[in-house]
Amino acid sequence: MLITRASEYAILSLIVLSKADAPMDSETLSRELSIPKSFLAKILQALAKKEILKSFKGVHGGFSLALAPEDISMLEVMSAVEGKAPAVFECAPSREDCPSERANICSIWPFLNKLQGKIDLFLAELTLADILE
Amino acid sequence: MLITRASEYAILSLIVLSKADAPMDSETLSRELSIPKSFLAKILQALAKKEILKSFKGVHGGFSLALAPEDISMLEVMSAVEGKAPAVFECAPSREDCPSERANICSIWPFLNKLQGKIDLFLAELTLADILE
DNA sequence: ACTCAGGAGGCTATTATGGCTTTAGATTCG
DNA sequence: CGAATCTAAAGCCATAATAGCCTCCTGAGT
Repeated sequence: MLITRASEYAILSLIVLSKADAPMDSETLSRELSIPKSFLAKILQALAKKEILKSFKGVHGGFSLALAPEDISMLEVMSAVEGKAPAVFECAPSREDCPSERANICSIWPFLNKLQGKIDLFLAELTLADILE
Repeated sequence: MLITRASEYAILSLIVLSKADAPMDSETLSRELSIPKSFLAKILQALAKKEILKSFKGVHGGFSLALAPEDISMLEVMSAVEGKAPAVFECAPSREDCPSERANICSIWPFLNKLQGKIDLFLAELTLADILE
């Protein structure tokens, strides 16, 4: 899978968190957004691990943005949540690495690479700030 | 789901078909691209149904592009293959239609709408020709 | 010490992916 | 013209990945 529901939830959460002035806990976010609590918790943890969110334990704990909205790109968010970049193609990162079993794909690798590049650029330049403005 | 493997296979197929001068059957495409035959067949059928591909039955049958590459946008391809637009969000198309169960999401609907619009525009302007050039 | 909220793991349900078979339309050949 | 063959079309079934649920553990605040 390429772009999953987890990405959707991550972006929704980031929008809400960007408007909060104190950390919000995952249960509150879950209620606000009607997102399954335990699934959301994992997503928030992934974002915290990549330092897109800060996490706080304890009574008034929760999550808050670790970066300014203009420094949070959709590409980073998706990569963090999905554990890898939101690749459109599972082709190798370089033409040389193209696995032999898919040798015929290699011949069209330049086109895939071009498309992937366009998508990556778009997502990298699209920040949380662009959505909020 | 948002963007699936089916989209990947669809785009791969379109690239190959754009270089063919005669219809290619799904089995050949499947072999060329190392894509599961039956799954690919369904994808090609979906593209044919949306008139992105032309299909031909019989001995020298197969699929070929129904449109010029510059008239095939990634948005159309993804919509055709996934049965719906590659929405990042499952939010309602208009703020008024926002289902009550997700009432709290409605308050951030403008932001989602903005993001969705940006993504749609990007995908609508990205054509097969852009990849091939 | 107690409570609250994040971190981490396992388990189930749902959905996407892939396999297989049958039907229908088109072409070729006898 | 009719039979055989080829390939798309369409369905059902199996498997794999994702989405979602639950429990226990850890660290911070009171």
